[in-house]
Amino acid sequence: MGTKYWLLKSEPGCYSIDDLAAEPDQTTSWSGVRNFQARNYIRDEMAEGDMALFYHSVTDPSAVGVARIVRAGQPDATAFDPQDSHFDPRSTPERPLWFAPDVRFVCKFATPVPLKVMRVVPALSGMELLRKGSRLSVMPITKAEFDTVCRMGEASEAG
DNA sequence: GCCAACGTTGGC
DNA sequence: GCCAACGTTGGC
Repeated sequence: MGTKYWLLKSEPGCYSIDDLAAEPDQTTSWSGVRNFQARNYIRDEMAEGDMALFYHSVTDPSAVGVARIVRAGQPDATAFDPQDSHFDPRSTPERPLWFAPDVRFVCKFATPVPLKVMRVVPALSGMELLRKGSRLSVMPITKAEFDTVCRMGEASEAG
């Protein structure tokens, strides 16, 4: 199967692309996803080598860079930890309910691509992100959409 | 801070 | 299985 493309959403106040870039190996476990549809994408479709747009929600909502999936979904360890805010007693190591891929920093856009700009670009009109009420934190996008946003993110610096 | 949209829970 | 209530998400 070929490379797939994703959009990963995070509140920057919780975990930003700068946080990812600052990790010792610029890699983190994308843990804490607690939505079944997003879980299914992670568990069933996400694969090593896939690429992702890193999206900041809530505060200045924008696509801010690119990350790469460097390990497919593994049981989400935060679900097993009673001290963790994402603890879920329904998930056990024997029967894990939640999964997390490892993602690695690739680049930060020279200029973030705001949601409201994405909304008016015809090539992006099919994105789940733009749907009213869209709340998924992990969603598939097309290579064309991925390439378009990357181009927009880098274009401002060149121009 | 507001509120629409959505997912989840729980009573029946 | 239905559906109202509730909590959360996230744009504005």
